[in-house]
Amino acid sequence: MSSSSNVCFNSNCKELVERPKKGWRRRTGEFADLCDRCGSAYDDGKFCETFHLSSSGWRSCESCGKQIHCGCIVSFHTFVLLDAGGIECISCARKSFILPERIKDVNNWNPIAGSGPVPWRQAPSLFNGSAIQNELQHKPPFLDATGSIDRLSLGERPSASSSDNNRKDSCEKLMNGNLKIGVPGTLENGYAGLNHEEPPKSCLSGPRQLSYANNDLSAPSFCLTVGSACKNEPTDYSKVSVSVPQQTTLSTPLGKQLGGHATVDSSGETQVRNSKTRGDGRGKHHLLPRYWPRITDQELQQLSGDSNSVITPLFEKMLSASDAGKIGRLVLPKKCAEAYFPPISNPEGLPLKMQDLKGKEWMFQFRFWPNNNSRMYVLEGVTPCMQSMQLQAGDIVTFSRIEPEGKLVMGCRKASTTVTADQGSEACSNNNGVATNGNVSTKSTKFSEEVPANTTKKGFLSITHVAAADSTSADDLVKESSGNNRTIRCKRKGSTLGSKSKRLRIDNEDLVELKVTVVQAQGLMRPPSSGAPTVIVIEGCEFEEYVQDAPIIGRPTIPHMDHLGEKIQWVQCEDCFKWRKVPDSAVLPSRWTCSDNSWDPERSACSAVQELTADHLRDLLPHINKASKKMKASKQEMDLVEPLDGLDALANLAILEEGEILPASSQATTKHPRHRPGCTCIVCIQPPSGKGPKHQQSCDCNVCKSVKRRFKTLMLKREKKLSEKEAEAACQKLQLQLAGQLFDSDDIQESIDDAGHFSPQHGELNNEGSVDDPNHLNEKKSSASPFKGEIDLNAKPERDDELSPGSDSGSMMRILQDTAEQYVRHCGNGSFVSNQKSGDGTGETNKSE
DNA sequence: ATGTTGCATGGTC
DNA sequence: GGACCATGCAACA
Repeated sequence: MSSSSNVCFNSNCKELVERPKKGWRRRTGEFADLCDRCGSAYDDGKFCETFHLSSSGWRSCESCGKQIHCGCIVSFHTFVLLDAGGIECISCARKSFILPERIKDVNNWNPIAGSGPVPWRQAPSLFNGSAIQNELQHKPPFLDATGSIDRLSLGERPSASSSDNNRKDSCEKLMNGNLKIGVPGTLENGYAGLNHEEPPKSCLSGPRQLSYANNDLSAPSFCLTVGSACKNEPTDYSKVSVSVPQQTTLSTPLGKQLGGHATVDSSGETQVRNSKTRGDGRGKHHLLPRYWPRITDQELQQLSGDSNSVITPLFEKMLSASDAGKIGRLVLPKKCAEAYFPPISNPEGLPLKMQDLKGKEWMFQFRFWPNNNSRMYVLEGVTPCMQSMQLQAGDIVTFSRIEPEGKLVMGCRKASTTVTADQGSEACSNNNGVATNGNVSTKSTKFSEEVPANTTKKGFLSITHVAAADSTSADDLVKESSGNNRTIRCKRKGSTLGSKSKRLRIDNEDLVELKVTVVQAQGLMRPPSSGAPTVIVIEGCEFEEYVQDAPIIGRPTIPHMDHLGEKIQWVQCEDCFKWRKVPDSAVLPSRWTCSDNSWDPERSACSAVQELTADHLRDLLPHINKASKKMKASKQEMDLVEPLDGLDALANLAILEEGEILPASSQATTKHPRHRPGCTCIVCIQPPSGKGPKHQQSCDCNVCKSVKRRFKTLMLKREKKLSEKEAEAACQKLQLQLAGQLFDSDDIQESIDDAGHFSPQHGELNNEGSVDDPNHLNEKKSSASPFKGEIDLNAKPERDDELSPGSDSGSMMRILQDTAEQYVRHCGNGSFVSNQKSGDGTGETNKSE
């Protein structure tokens, strides 16, 4: 019945077959009939290698590197999906699976979380329906510990011999390893948890029957079931399995989240569960990954003690500030509450009697509030418990259930303060002594800033559903995980603690560090020989744009022109700090010393006298210092960034007004040390001192375009910031007031002309200082209109409405004026930046020229 | 004045 | 754009 025809099922073969060999299991449940050759290839595990080598879908085993055709039904049983991504061939998976050491490996294996390379698949009966099978072919193999695996379900070849035994052995080991986890259950109807009225039908029965299930290709996971309390074996399997036509795994509520399209079948357990159907959509609970339980085997052992209890991890939640606060309300994830907690129709909910592992009992009130046409579930009265367990924001509470007692167990996992972002899973292991997964550690990392240091603690509370003395059925265990996903998620969640709406917020310090890093990196960049970069100011930092060739990373040098008119570079020895002259074409390593000066043997030692005179140095060094000073300024006061970037742009504007592109010269490059003679960037093209033709407002040269474009960006950014700070109104008001004080931009031009060359670095001026300058104010008052300038920087089509002459544009012109004036006072002064940092705003010191 | 309760709000996914 | 949920907050005890 495998194949109605006598043609080899291999589409690449189509050879007539008299005695077909059984190949892989088709979606119909039948086997592919293969000719001898194809059948042999299949038996040898070389079918895909033989016929599909050019097809897509090949991946490498993360462990052994073996190539596996993952995108093919033929090979689909030969690999497993790893939680951390990637795949592992079945051989490696078997090796890594079940070994206690591996299981306890914090980083790689969390039996519950399913982070391990365990293949998993539907229960045998799952294949009773073709619809399911259709799905199965896309799933990784199922590993069943019972040994009575439906080979077909596994896609195993009929001839396979040892694999089953191996699995059986593995599962036996697993079982002996005290891993007793409940059966993932009910997930489909949404009420996987406390269904005390229902018999434990969800349990997979059979002696020591384990099933590993994974329902998502992207996030494999598995569930372990101990059948001690279950009596409906295949039947239950069937029920469970069939209930999810499109997913191999049905069991776990999490499974659905993992991407399952599971639809609940009316049969079996699902049906039973549905008898308790709630009208609030319990049938659709796709638990978010952050709620997936991450209980380790040690935790499980601790929970189950010496008994043979089955632990069914349900979900976990990181405590928010509200949860851990004095209010005593623990907000429960809606889906979790509806899935695992008893159904409640009354907002007053139900009482939950809680007791810890030592027998101490607590009473919670499980209830909900109407919220946006939905419900918000909470556990009330948790404060005493929280305090007892010393839980605080950032800690994780895990809800599990112990069978057959039917207790709900609330464990806790303290956030570790010893974790760093790089330490991830290691910290996790510290937490519990068992590997959790990276995500937890990530959380810990985040929390380390907000949560006081705590030693790793762990506690458990068991919760008994008072109103349901029956206890829940020994059903569902669900274990899911997706490492990466989880990690990211937790990071986000971590940032939510303590304050509202701060998720994803990057700490200011981090921003600074990032900036500095970029600046530092920028300092190492040198223009490629083929072209010069343009300079863009972002957030107060200069960035060089390399349009053509990539910049060269190397030691910063100062391009210059020697007395012979040849291009050279000045580079400072890292040891003696003496400056040495090297050829312009020299590309220096980031660390360069005199000994590396192969171009000038006489000065190839630190003992050699420096060729540069003090005067020369004075000309060169200030520009270098600016970078480091700017970095320090950024660190010290991020708030300066905002005005700075605007001023930078204005500086560019000033340059723009200064003159047309000028021939490159050594002088130009000295204004921007990282640039070479000939550089045509907006910095280097500026004239040294107000010389050169002036740009008209209508000028459309590249420089003007660039400046306008940048200024537009600046304005947009500035506008956004202003609005965010809710100071826009005030600013506009101020601008209006000052508009009348603005002086003619011709004055600016005049000032710039007097000022001489203008470097973008000077854009770091603090305009406030200018405002404070009495002289400056006087000058401003002399102006009549802010729009007499040569270039209307506010001519932004998309913002014409916002930046009318009377509003922000006037402000920007004022800033321009301030900047220009500041520069007039400080032009040629290498300490300009430091003046800015000082914040005195006067900017009147250190006039050296 | 303080704590509790129930709901509303708004950020995030 | 809807759902979720962390938090705020007013009403109440």
